[in-house]
Amino acid sequence: MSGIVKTRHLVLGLLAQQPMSGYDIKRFFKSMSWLIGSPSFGSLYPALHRLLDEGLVSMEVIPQDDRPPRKLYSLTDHGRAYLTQWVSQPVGADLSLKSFVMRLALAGSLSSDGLRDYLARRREQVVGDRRMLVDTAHGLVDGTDIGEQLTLDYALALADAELAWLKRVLDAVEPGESELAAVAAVT
Amino acid sequence: MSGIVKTRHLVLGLLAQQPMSGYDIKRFFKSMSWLIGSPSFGSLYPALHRLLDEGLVSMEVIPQDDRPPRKLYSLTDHGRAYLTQWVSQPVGADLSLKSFVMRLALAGSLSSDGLRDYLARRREQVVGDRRMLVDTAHGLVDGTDIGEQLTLDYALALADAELAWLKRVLDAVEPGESELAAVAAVT
DNA sequence: GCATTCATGTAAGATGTTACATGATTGA
DNA sequence: TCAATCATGTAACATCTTACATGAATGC
Repeated sequence: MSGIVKTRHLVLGLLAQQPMSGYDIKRFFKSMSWLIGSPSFGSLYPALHRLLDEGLVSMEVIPQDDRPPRKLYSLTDHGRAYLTQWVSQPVGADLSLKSFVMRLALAGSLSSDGLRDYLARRREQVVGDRRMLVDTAHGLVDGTDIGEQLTLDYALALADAELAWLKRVLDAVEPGESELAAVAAVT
Repeated sequence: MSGIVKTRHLVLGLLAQQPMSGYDIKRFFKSMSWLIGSPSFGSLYPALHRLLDEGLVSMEVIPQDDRPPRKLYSLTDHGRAYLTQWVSQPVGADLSLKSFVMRLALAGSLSSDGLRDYLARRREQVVGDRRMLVDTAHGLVDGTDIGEQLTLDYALALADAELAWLKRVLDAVEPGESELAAVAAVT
């Protein structure tokens, strides 16, 4: 009832950055679909309707000449309060890649300490599970299934890449309250 | 109705390698939970019951002295046929990391060509979405949200790592019908 | 001419989580 | 003594997918 990220929270996080339509939100998810998958319209639109009912977002219809009218959703004050309160509360123990990324996208609503804790927790998780993977790999005999081998190998490769990334970002964030701008080596 | 991997298929894939209990299956998922998440017992046990009803698996109760008795599930001939038929049919267009890994674990039931196609398709997906990520990153102005920056950076890092892995494995698989054993550099 | 993009939505059905229950054993 | 591991399960509830519907514009 605390750490698990549902779609609604990420939707709120996106709207916290700028007003968007359901279609815009879907586009964002699509760009991330290979990583975390993308919810269908059949779950996205009802989710927005519910957020409207709960007063966490407001909606404005924008007519367009060529195209169908858009429904632009914005975060209300209530929604903003809800989001900051939610994002600042502790994260559950098990943190899958998907929930990690979804909450990472909400880092803007997080304190410097909060972000550092969050990344450190994810690192612990990956380090622990990486160890388990290596143990499993050592236990493998010759005749082991090719699928199992490939999966282990893939998981190890991604784990290493993620640990390298976490180290890089944590090093950039660690030095006191200094700028996070060092991360901006995105391009 | 074709490419999407549901839990049941991966369960069948695990049982294809060796008979397991529900608890064993959960243990496997747990070891992969940071990557693809893990289903709860509340969905795992009912799934096994349903597979039993459908005749795709058989069950044997193994009493134990210390611990509660285990229910060992094995793939039936019917189940094996179902699995090979399912795994050999074409993969849908959108392939998230989770569904990719789940199907990768089933590579043992796949032909050499099938595996190559599968990896190549995933590569296309990642290449395409990586390009989208770079485009998005270029469009970012200075004041962009830290969450968005971090997420993009993270996604790029993982995409690169995955592409490197795919290249390595595809190079090992490509040379005609030669051995896949080259992948066994797992340890 | 046909598929795709834009843009929204509903309803049925599948699937999932959460929270409970049981109960012995082992390690801190 | 308390928490965790082993090992199974059910019931209520939440959520998500699939498949449908609408309809105009743009690119091949």
